Amino acid sequence: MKEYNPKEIEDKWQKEWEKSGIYKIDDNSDNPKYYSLIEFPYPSGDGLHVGHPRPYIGLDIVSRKRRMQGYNVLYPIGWDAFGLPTENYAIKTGKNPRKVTKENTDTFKRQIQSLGISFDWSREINTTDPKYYKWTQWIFLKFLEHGLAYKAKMPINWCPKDKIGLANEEVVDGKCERCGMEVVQKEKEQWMLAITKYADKLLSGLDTVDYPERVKIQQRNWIGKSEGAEISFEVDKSESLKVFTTRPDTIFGATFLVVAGKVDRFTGKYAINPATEEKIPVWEAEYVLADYGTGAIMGVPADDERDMEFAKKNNLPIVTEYKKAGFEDFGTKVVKYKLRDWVFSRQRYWGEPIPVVHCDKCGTVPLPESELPLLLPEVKNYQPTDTGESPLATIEEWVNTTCPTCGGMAKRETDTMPNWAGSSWYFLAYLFNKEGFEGPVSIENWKLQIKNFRHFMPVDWYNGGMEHTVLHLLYSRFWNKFLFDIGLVPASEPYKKRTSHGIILAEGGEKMSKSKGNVINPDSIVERFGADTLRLYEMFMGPFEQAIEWNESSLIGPRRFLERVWKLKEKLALTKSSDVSFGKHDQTSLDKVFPFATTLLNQTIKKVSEDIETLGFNTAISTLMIFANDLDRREKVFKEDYETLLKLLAPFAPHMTEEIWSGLGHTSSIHREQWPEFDETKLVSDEVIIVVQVNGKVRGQFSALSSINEKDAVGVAKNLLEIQKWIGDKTVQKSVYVPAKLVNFVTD
RNA sequence: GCCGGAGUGGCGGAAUGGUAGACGCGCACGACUCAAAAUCGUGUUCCGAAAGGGGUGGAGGUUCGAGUCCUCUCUCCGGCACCA
Repeated sequence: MKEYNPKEIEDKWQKEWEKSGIYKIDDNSDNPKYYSLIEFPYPSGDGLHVGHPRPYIGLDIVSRKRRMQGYNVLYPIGWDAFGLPTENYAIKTGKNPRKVTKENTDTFKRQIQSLGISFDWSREINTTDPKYYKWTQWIFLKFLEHGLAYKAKMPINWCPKDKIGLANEEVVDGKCERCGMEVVQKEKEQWMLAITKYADKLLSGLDTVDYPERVKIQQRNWIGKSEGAEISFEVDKSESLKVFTTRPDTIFGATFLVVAGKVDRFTGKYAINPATEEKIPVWEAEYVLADYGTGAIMGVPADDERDMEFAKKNNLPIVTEYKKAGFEDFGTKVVKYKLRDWVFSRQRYWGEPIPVVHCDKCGTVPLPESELPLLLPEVKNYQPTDTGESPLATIEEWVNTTCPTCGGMAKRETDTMPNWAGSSWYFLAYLFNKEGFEGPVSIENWKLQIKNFRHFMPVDWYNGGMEHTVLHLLYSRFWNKFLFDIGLVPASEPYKKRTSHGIILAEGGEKMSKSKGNVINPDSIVERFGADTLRLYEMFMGPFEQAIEWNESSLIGPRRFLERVWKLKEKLALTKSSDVSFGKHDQTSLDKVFPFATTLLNQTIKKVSEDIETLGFNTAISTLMIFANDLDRREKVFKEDYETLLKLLAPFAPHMTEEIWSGLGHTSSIHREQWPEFDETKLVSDEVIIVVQVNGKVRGQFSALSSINEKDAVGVAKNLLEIQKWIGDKTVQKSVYVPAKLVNFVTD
């Protein structure tokens, strides 16, 4: 018989699947939809490492199971391709980032495709494609139109040596990531998105979605809502100083006020405490933050550790027992958030150009829809300019333009969008039909897509990294909620369910990185073991949500398992309905001949089905191993049992199961078979082992019918020799019976 | 400091309050082989020759029975961090 040769099988079926298009979504299907989503990758120059596919494989298993359950499944992928590493590489080498991106995505695509993940490649998107980013620009214009995009002077991170503005990600411990120079703050006009206007909606929406609790907590903390009161303190009878406090009830204990370092107008003056009507001093200190609340607080040393410390240090009065005030006795109820508006511009080349012009006469003017996409022009030098402006600022023929409103001279905005922009709506981009996506940017065209949105949104299951909890996940919820409010998407929350995968660490527990030289490339694993083994190993190595070390020597286990399933073909002899050796048996009587086998089959179907839903891929696989081992121990294997094993294994090892399936004479794909169902009545076998304890310690066991009643079970247990020995001449005070499982005798 | 999560064999890890260590790796022995690899079989928590006893970071508690529930505590990982 033919040996298991993964390379041959995998190549063959990947081509076959592509040809038949079995993973494509069916736009005309009446079946219920299922939208599975993974965070689309950033195609870095380092290529794929074994950590990348973990989430893809996880949701691939879910998606494949859903197809077998009859769902019309959309499982798409694309490229989040704008970003700094590509730009830095372009600066260093002078290579065109567009070209670099193309090379990188080609590599990533080849690598991902070699793993047999059931992505619908016909829906592939790329955020750097003008056909894509024209819509990103259009959504920005919508924000502008609704007053949620605005310009403000903001400090940016500035490296005085490299003379460039740095993204937050490029600042490590307050120093420039490249040269190690101390980063300074420089004031610059920035585009902002008013995410704070959505703080309450982003918060309350969390109650309606199925996210891990820790994700919800992190988002809540990040939004940082606190309810308190603003209280005005009269200063010099002419002016008043407003403070924010969550404890207005402690105002009788306020013995001083503190303003943030930069708000020094009141420093050294006195204010009147409206509760005590006493004069209290106004101090200035760094522990009060200028950009939170009102930038001023009332000092209540008895109630706040920091106030206490400050009071002691500066010999300020401390009042310990004071009267409690009502919440609004002296102030007004207000709500404050830690969340800040989103700094939305970058002084960088490799991003979406912000589609506005600056006209001396008309001010900031948005480009009309008809001028989208505003293409990113070719430049010779990708290095940011001396003034900290984007390299786009040096291209005069691009910068100088005419105002769309008055036709006069105008200059283009030269800042670009952050790389969070394209990923804030990509789950919608997958739903566009091709004509719409490539067609004109207009509200009419978008509205033609809404029926697709209505059909597929929200995303049913979204898996991604914990590191994106307060960035991408929050940003994309914000964009979706905005689009929902202006009637352009049907669901207020984009993702119904969110899960997170743990990262795969290098052997030794460090993160995999090119600089450490510890990256494992999946190509070499696929070459040596096959994609099915890699898939199985990544799911089997440990709990999906937990970070875990790569361990090369453990790969052989899943491979052996696949070999074993492969060889089981040889034992295939009978179908349960055949009358060759058992005469005219129906299935029921065969179940009587093989009661344990029937129980195990049903338990396996149940456990694997349930584990896939709860990310318990590791235990699902061990259950399949137990079942396969059991079949292997039998003289003959029934076709029904074997085919059930293959179907349950198909989402995990799609190539090998497809090969065996077709070898068994089936002409259609196993991945379109119906997912096995279990018989609730056959989960417990008729015969069971009952454990007997004396005082909680296991001392014996016996086998019995599972229907045995308490009286009989206790009776049998008590008469066991080893139990007699342990009870001896002690009195049994009490016996505990757990049906069909355990008897425990309690003695004096 | 605050908020999450986790501590179980040589290793990765299983266990609706009911036989702790499933499944896999590794290791040992055996079969096959001239031999090796592969494969198959048996064994593998610790102490002990055995009988038996101990054992899920530590200390208590609840319970007939605790890895699981409660109290205290130690360590590690992740997030936020002077947010009034």
